[in-house]
Amino acid sequence: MQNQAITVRSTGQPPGFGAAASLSARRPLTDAFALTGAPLTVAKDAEIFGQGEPAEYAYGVVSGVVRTHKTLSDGHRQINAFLLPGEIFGLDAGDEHRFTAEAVCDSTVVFIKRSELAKLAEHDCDVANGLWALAADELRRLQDRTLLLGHGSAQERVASFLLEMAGRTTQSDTVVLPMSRQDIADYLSLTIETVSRTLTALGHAEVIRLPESRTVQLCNKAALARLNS
Amino acid sequence: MQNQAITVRSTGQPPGFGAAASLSARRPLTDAFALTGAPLTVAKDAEIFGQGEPAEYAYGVVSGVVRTHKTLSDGHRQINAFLLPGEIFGLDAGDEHRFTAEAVCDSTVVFIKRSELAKLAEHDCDVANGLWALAADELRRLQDRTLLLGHGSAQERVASFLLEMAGRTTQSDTVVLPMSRQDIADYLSLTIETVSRTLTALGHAEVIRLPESRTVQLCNKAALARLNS
DNA sequence: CGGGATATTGATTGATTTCAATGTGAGTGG
DNA sequence: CCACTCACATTGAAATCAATCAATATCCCG
Repeated sequence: MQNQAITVRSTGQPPGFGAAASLSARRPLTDAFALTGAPLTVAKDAEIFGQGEPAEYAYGVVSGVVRTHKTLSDGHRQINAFLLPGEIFGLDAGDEHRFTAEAVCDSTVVFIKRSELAKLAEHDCDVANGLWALAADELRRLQDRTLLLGHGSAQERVASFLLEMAGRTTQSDTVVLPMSRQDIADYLSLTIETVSRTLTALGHAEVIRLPESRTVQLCNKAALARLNS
Repeated sequence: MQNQAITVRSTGQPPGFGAAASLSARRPLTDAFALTGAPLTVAKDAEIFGQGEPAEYAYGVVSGVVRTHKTLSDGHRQINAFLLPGEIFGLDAGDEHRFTAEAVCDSTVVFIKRSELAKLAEHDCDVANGLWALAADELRRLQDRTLLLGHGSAQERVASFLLEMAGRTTQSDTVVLPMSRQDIADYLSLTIETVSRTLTALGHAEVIRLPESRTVQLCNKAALARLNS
């Protein structure tokens, strides 16, 4: 568990010019994180960094799951992303973190000083290109998310979420969701009630099964995908 | 009009480590675009590149306004961004463009081969860091947009849009919108009717005035800003 | 002075939120 | 081991906001 290598996962295409080039471009980041000391253990719901704090470190998930979120002035909470093992967070930031990061469940993370990474990037083009590639990946993810939150019924959002989680966590058709309904709701910009209702509706339609509230069996991925369109 | 310098505008903080460093980091991109030949003239509503086409070039707006959008399978259109003079587009892409780019009004753009930019970035850290900074800016813009489209009433969306456009185009309180109501609607994920109704409602509330349908006077920016929260 | 695109306004419908109550499951202490 | 409790989740009824359907108005241009 400890000191497991951080592998940067790409959700899509590299920002430019061919996958091979970009994959190798990301390696130096992996190496940078490997230089880190002992992983940090974070208890469920504990904060890793807070919105507005000076952004000193970037992090990589080793085990567990991390969520980044913003809390709006009206009390609403918007979750920006769920980070799984191998994924990096805290890199998008100015001088201050724009999000709060918390552990969804007991987790371990590694970290690296952002100033060191920046210094590296000044002289090492591979690192700089890796950072670009990472930002571009995130950009694409967010563009898709924008579509989903813009035009996207509750069903489409939930279906998309299930497929996303399935694609990221398992090869089988059974997903164990590490996060609460509230987390899902805040990620999809829905209410907890709507998420719950939608899941039961999908169960009714025999598209999914819910053996336990956090265990989802995708019986009909094709139908789920069709809900996205 | 022709060969006007492309200045990369930052909407927010640089991706890391201080504004000064990043501003200078972006200069090489400016230079790269300056190497370009004669600007391309694009008529209103003409396509600059299409979703799915090989992404050979990146572009900078010299004059006019450009919109990038996706058309969904259900016929809906989602506008991703409006690009004003000095801004760059077409850089976020894999091998294929993820969006269609069109001129909102008669415009001129300059362009540069992406492969050349990539080659430059391989050896010139300043260019690579500039590309990172650009992606990070875009990332922040999109994160804010995600919030808006997630939780955000029609009023909040329209108010936010007016403030955004005002901030980008004018020093005064009068904004001349270059795009149609349909464009605004597709940008904010609303219907044209809702945009229209919301504008008239804001007029009623004496927060804005509408001398002409595309000319908006922001009488009460504070109230508009409060609608965002 | 048409004529077509663009924009506004009105009436109705529908999906999601909100408010409210009930159900379920895991952990604790008697 | 069972009852209790608290957090989490589901279900129901009503309210709300934006979408839809439909008509009218305005502007620009030939």
